[in-house]
Amino acid sequence: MDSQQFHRISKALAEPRRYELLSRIAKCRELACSDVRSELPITAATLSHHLKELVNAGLVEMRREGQFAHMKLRRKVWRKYLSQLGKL
Amino acid sequence: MDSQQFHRISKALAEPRRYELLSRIAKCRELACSDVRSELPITAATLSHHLKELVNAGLVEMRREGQFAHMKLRRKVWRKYLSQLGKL
DNA sequence: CCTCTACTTAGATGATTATCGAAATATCGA
DNA sequence: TCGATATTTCGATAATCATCTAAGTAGAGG
Repeated sequence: MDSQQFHRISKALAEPRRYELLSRIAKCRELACSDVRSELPITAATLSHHLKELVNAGLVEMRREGQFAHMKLRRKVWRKYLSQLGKL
Repeated sequence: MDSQQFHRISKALAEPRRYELLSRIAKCRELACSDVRSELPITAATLSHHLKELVNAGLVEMRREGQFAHMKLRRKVWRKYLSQLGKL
């Protein structure tokens, strides 16, 4: 993992709402945006913004199915991040 | 570790310079501010600011010895943070 | 005391960013 | 095609924050 991705991930985790989002994604195999919106008080625009950050960081991948966007944690990347942090 | 401390630590890590600082602290048993300043292009004020964040997060402890401030990683806290992250 | 060095605090500034409402885009079902 | 639902993009706003300079505090050594 290069240092740019490492820092992007760190930034992505630093926002509590974004971390909460990631945490929900991690708990399922896949999660749809609309499900998140029905469970959290967040506008679609804000959710979309945070999601983009997670995807840009390489932590999450998206799959479009019809109207829906399904989000999924990239566990391999997550493990790499943890292992990098562990080297501190 | 409560969620407030968890988020403070995440925020502290999200700044590349602060992470670099933490990384240098981690590599020694103890590190003095003045040593950091002689190795990095950073003003005393900025260093002091970042250091405060690390201390507030509970990641670093300081010991004053005469004019010098020595910084030290709190490894127990660090391990707890890693273990919390690992639960994602 | 005085001054030098180490660090902190205050205040200002500029950059980043979280958030929203509104408009745009896309897909689905009638 | 029309309308409803899902998500994204745009533009604006407000909050956060990294950074600096300058001024403040404190210890060490003359």
